[in-house]
Order: sequence, then structure tokens, then C-alpha cells
Amino acid sequence: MDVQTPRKQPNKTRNNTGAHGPSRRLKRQCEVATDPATHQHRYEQHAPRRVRAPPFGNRARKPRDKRNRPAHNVAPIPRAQHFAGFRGFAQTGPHAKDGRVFGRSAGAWNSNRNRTQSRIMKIVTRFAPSPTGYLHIGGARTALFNWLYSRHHKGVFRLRIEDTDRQRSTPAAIDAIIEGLEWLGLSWDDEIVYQFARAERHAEVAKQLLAQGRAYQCYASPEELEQMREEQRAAGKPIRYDGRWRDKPASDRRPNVPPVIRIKAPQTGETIIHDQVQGDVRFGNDVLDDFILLRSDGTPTYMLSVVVDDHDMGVTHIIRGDDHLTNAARQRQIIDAMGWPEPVYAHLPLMHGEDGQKLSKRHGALGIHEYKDLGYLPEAMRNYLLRLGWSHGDDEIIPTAQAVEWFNLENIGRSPARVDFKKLDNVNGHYMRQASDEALADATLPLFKGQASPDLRAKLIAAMPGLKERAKTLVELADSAQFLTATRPLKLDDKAQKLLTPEARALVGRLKSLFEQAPSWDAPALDAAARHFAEANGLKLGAIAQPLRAALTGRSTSPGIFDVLAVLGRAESLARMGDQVHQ
RNA sequence: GUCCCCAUCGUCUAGCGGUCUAGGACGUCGCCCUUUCACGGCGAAAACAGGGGUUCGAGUCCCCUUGGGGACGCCA
Repeated sequence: MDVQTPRKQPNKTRNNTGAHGPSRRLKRQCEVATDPATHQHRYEQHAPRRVRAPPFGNRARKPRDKRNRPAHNVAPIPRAQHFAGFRGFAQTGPHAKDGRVFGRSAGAWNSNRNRTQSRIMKIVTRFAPSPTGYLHIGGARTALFNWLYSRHHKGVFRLRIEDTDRQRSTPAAIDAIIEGLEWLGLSWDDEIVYQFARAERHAEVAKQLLAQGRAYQCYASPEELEQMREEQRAAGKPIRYDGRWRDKPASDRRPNVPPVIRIKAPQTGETIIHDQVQGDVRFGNDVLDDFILLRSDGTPTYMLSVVVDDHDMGVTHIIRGDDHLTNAARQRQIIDAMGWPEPVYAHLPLMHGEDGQKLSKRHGALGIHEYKDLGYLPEAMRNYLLRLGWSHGDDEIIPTAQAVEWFNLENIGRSPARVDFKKLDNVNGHYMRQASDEALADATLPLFKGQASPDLRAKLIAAMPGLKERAKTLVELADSAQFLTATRPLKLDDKAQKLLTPEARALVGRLKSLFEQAPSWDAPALDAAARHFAEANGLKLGAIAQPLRAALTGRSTSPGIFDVLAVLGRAESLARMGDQVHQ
């Protein structure tokens, strides 16, 4: 695609350069000026009907601020054909899981669609991953934003698996995506749509377009096209299909060659995508080529499938990665040709790895399940991901319920963000400290594998207050709780080893005798006894706490030592102490 | 090559023409608390990419340069 386009605007060569958010705002403003002029509002619920904004030329005037951006949840009323989409869409029923009726029930619509009055409609978002790999952190964020947006508007969040690439799609990847979403707590409504199963409907649309003269058959072979591109490259020309079959008469058909069906895209004018994040993005139509709708084997291309599925699923808001921005312009050709309503777009800036490079396996693009294995909490993950590209003033800790309440499209940032594990750790640590001891114990227990038991659970809970403020992940938590399950005689790590000098061991022996006399085995009593002992012997508390810690946990760090004593219990504690004395 | 997007501390970001001596968070460093490690508290270093304009006034608006990223498949 892509042919060079002289800019249409008089005083700009690039329409949106530089660190100039406001130009974007301007464009959004422009959108307000044009959209309501030609369309009726469909969504009213959360966006007050707005007065038309000042015309574009009035830029020096007021509101370029985010709060005055156009009502993004405004879209044109669908035309009748819209509903035709529902036939053949057998995979989904009319009800969301929670029983709410959602989407456009054709009956209701047909009786209402002619009204000039707006009506309240459900916001429908979707997450549409292709199962050619695991769900990575970027995809997870996209899913989160879609989920948040729909939940905020009490709308519907749908999941569609784009499995039309039969070569690369795998059931394992589908499972990974589903498990990842479930772990993250991003529940979707209604049934999952599998795109491949809808190929017939996609083809039907292509044929309809063909019949309407909005598409045509092209007999150019892949080799021929490759050669064409080669020549274009060599000549330094934009690379795009040159429309060689666009106007050929039917008599030129090649009888033995199966043709592809290409869209007959407009060649003049421009296509404007009113993007809620990027602003109005304009593409000269001469840049758009006649891309393929239906392959020569009769299967639909992605470009066709997404449009048809989004339409049939009643998707009103498309929130997806920035890498689809240029696709949006092409998809619009299909939408327009079919006379369907255009969805609201929000293209999220892509995420980068810690090193600023593209997200890849070695740069933090772990499968989302790996974050689970690393010991992160879903809620922390959600909070972290949310802040990566979305903000609410200076707020950092934003629990999910609060996020649902606050989330909007206008506070999505426009520049790419890097993942930062340090910050993730910090956020996770916060949520761990916040969590109840019981919940944390239950989340940590599985990490103990075969050692998990009701007894261990009880010990974990007892030790949790001291444990959780020291850990940033569940893995760290489990690690620092190892002393609970360690068997005697304890293995000492290097630091503990050093702590236990002969003098220290003697000291542990004396403390053992002291504790044997303790009237009751709890932290306050043991603490008091130890302090008396320290005072009587002119020792600092630290001087006895550290050897004790080494003897009881095998390490140099642990929760408060008297808590450790209490959790371990009298017999085990004294035995561990004894082990070190007699060495 | 063509088209598109982006640009404030190392990182995530606030900033909506005057209130910016640019705020917060993570990270880093120092101090305090303290039985260790943490947690917590206090403090420090740390940014408007460069250049032109517009304006009485620009981190904020416009343009250019530079630098990043994306898209250009009978992949999705």
C-alpha cells in the first residue's frame, strides 16, 4: 500500500509532528465538529450530549483540554444492513453471562432505529488475540483496557480468538490465552468467538461486495505481485498493489486461475480515523491500495474477518495496539462499502521492553502465566499494567474497583512505555502487604509443593505479618518462609554460618536453658526474658538475636526473632537451638 | 523507500498559555526507626531532545530538524 500523499492541509506538511499533544486535542475537537453533523448519537449514557465544538479554524480559542474532548462514546446509528450481520452468527446468544440483554436485538432496533432521539446502548469492547503464541504483557494490557472500559460503562467485554491462520494457531496457545485472562481476572461476557468458524460469513460479505461492484476479482499471481513490489522497491516507489485488475472487463478472466477478491478502494479523497488516543489521523486515499478480501482458496483475510466479526459482534469500541492504526484506514473501506457504522477507535501505543527495544521474549514479553509463576498478584499486575500508559493525576495505587470507576480513554498516554520490573515489584509488594494473611497463605501454599498441609497453612498464617512485609513476590515470601518446613538439623547458609561462632553457639546454649524456663511460650514473654538476659550480661539485644536467628532459621534475616520462636513452637525451637550448641 | 504515530528526571508519569523555582511514583544515594532484613519516616541527586516562530508571556500552540516506534503479505 502506501503511495505518497501530498498533504492536504495548507500549512502543514506533517499533520501531527512533535511533542504536541494539543494538536491532537485540536483534531479531536474537529471530530466533534464533524461527527454530530452527519450522525446521530447512539450512546448517551456517560457522555452528555455535547454542543458542537468550534470549527477547526478557531483553534486559538478555548477548549483543547482533555476534558473537552469529544464524547468518544458516540457513534453513528447503524443502518439496517447492520442487523443482517446477525444471521449466520450462530456462536453467540443474545445474553451476557450475567443475564443482561446486550448488543442489538434486531427487533428492538428495528422499532427504534428511525427515531431521532438517541437511546442508551451498551458499550461493547473486545479482545481479539491470535493464538499463535502465549498471551504476553502487551496483549494483557490491551485486554485490561478493553475490560476496564466495558466495565466502566457497564457494557460488554467479548473475547474473540483470531485463529484463521491455520498454520500457526495452536490449541495450546488458546488455552494459554484463556488461562492468562482468567488469572488476570478479566472475565469476558458471552461465548468466545472463534474466527475460523465464521469463514463462510466472511466470504459471504466478500461476495456481496463483489456483487455490488465494491470489490473485484484479481488474477495476478503471487509471483507476479512479488515482481511488482520488487520493481516498486527498486524505483523507490511506495509498495502497493497497482490495481491492474481493477478495471479489466470480465472477458479478461483467466479461466483456470482461481482469483482473489480485492476491495475497490477509493482513490481520491482521504480517510480519517477519529482515534480516541491518537486524535484524527488522516490518510490520503491514494495511499490505500486494493487489498485482498478473499484469498484464491476462498478463505477470508484478516482485514475482512475483523471487520465482519466486529460488526456482527456488535463491537462499538475497538481498543487495540497502535500497530493496527494503519489497518484501521483500510478496514474503514470495507465498513464504508458495507454501509456499516464505524466503531470508535482507540489505538494504544505499543509497549517496549526494559531496554527500550521491541517487546520480545528476551525483553520481558513473558507469557502472562509466567508472571503468575514469578509470584505476582493479579491485582498488582492489573494496577501496574493500568499505570503503564494511563494515568489519573498522581495516583499510583489504584485498586481494580477504583480503576473501573475512573477508567477512560482520554487519559491514555500516546507514547510507548517500557516495562519496569522494579516498579512491578514495588506495586506487588504493596498489594501483598495489603492482603489478608489467610489469602496470602493460600496463595503461597502451592509453592511448597508436597509439603503443603493444614498445619503449614496455620504456621504460615501465624508468621504472615512478619513475612509479608519483607517480600515483594509470593516466591520471595515462600522462600523466606522456608524455615517453617525445614527439617533438623538445619542447613545454614553462609551468613548464618559466620554468625554462629563458638561464642555464639555457647550463647545459644545459655538462651536455650533460659527459654526452657519460660513460663509461657509466646513472643512477649520470650522477648522479656531475652531482654533481661541481655541487660544482665551487658549485651545488646542484637548480639543475641542474630545467633538465635541463625540457629532457628539457618539464615541471617527473618521476621522478628521472637515471632519466629512463637511460630516454631517450644519443642522445635529448643531442638533447633540444641542442634547448634552441640556442634 | 513511502505512509502513520510518538518525544518531560534512568523508568512510569502529572502538566490543559501565567499558579513551573516543573509535581508524584519506582529506582539510586544519605539520615532516622530498629534484634537482622524489610516496612515506615525524613532528605538529596535527577527531566521539559535541538532550532525557529505565535504570544505581553511557551514544558504547554505552530513549523522544521533530530531521535524512537509502527505499517506497507493470498500473516494476524
